[in-house]
Amino acid sequence: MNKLKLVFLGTPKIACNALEKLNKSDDIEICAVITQPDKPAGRGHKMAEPPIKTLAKELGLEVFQPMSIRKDAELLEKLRSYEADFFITIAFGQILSQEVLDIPKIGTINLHASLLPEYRGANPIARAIADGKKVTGVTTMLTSIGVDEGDIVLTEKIDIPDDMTTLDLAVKIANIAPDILYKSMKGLVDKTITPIAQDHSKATFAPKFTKEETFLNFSKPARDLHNMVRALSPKPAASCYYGDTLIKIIETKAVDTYALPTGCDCTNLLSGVENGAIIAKDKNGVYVKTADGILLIKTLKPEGKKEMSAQAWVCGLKTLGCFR
RNA sequence: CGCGGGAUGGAGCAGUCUGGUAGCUCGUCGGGCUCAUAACCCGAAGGUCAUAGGUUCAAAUCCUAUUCCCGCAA
Repeated sequence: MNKLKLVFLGTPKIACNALEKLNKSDDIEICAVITQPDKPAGRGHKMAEPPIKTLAKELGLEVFQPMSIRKDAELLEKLRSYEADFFITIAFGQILSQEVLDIPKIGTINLHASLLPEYRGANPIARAIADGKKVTGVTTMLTSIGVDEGDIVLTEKIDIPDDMTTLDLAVKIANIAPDILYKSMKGLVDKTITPIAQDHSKATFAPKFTKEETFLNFSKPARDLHNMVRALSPKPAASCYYGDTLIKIIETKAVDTYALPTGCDCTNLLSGVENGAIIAKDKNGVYVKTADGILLIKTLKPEGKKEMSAQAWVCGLKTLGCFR
């Protein structure tokens, strides 16, 4: 059979695995890669290129970086000339116009990191973890004008263990991505898959985190705090203050009182102590009182310092204080 | 030249403003106590204070330059 011709649109690291694997596939030809323009980034405002661009150059693929794909008439003409079967988008970062969607012969497939119609939007992975979900997944859909509103082609569920972080989940999704995209394309070509409309009444949205959300509020239950920490791990990481020092909390665990180090009198420790106070420490880290239950902080990162175990950090303290 | 923080025995910190004996919590090693221990007691080892210059009778500390690490903002 003829090779499937496709144009790949994506930007961040999570899309790289899909590009690499699809490129290796014998019956697929990637005509071009579209990604965001280089931007000044990082300390010192050095120019940085999107991870997809770096990979595409290594693979010897043609790369385009339009400021806006909708307004770049020259690029649109170029895209038409490929006569591609599919456009594939993964976290591209620009919204496509109908004019763009009309170009591929069969359609545009978007990979979204949730079980649509749940968690539409820019931040599905971290939101699922922040909400303490036990299951999420990936969805491929036929892109339409509304953001993440297209008809569903395939879905795959992913279990979220209690200690999974956003990074872990992203890696898992990146690993699934090439396979589900390939199956979706094949199914559409063979007509063995009929896309199904989403139940729009059940849609939920996953916006990016606001600055306030990244600060831990110890007046919440330990479970919620743990979910936020792993949702924000490893970047930007959950923040809080210890005295005047900003501290990033990297790794935690919600524990019960019986898990406290031996020798701790829980009743005395917990009465008359404010939320956020360090009530105990051992080799696992520091134990912090919350509104409901105890949060064990295992790894953290003070302002200006490297990531370290909470056990190491507590060595430098004169007395056990309180997080805010 | 975007803004800011940091570098001190193996780990985490104090000391720097106001120059004058290298300090704290832990770890490691040795000894003791104990039925026993991650607990407790006693003791020891381990640092050219990031690098290079300068000022000074004297620099971790003051001045200048350099390197490496990190956060924010985009």
